Amino acid sequence: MACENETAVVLREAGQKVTPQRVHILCAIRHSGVHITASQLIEELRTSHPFVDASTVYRTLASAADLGLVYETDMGSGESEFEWVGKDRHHHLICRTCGDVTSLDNSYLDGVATLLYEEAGFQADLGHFAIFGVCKSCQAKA
Amino acid sequence: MACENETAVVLREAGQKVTPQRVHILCAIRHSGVHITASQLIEELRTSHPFVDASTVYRTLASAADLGLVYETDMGSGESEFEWVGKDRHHHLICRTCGDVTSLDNSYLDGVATLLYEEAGFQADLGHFAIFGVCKSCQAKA
DNA sequence: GATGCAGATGCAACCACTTGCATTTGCACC
DNA sequence: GGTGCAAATGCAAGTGGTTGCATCTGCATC
Repeated sequence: MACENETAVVLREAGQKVTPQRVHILCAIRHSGVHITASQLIEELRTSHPFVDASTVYRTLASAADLGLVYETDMGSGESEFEWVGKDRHHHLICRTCGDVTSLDNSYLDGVATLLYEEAGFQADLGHFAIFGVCKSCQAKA
Repeated sequence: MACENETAVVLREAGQKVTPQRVHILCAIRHSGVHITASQLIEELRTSHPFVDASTVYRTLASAADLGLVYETDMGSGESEFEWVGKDRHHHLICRTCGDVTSLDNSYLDGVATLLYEEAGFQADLGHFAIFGVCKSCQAKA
């Protein structure tokens, strides 16, 4: 699979050892649509690669998040969701009422990041953000 | 203690039963500086009111957060931190390198909330926000 | 191809938190 | 001051995630 070779290259460039477990875990994230929770990932790996331990999955996800290969977002459900870092940086609007998640272009928060850097010297990591609130249709219902 | 009477009134107005456990838990949050983790709270209650169960603490915190009496913030350490909702709405800048937490005035994100409402119809709940990044002094060290 | 070693893995124990359920209790109503 | 009931509590068992440690393995070097 081309994806696996590609993932191996990404890992090696990041200074990580290329193990079958890591390649499988990262490929699973890349192939699994936009978001995936850690437990969904473990469930999926259980069928395709039953020899991968849960702790390995969590450790791999944590190191991949540190390296900027994946985003880790707390969606408010208590479970973190993971997403492969693509070209497009974006944010999420999460409705507290219906749980719906919509994507949001990066431009909204660029100004905030600049302001924070200028005024507080704080280099904000606004690459991927979860904003909670109430969506349009739920407001209409209320 | 005046605080306890006041807390009882807040609870009753919110439609909650006023139990000694709830009053103790909420008073402990009010008295314990800015942030407190659930486990610190349980530890503190263990000495002052040893009859309060951990599950009661978590349930009380969850319902208080729902009612808007306290803020619950994931500080990235895996443990949620709780804070009594005062007059001043503010945000937190959390340094990924040294773990330092600084407060940030609400004004920075007001514009974003307005923009989101006008363009996406999304009523963002930006009352209390955790922004991750790298602080000034850690940038200087790097 | 053999060797050494840092880093990765698997296992099991552990911690933070949640949930189901029987019991208790605040409080509204009489 | 009783009584009834919904809501809160305590207990215990369960779940999701983390950590310590012994073992294993990718990979650089010879």
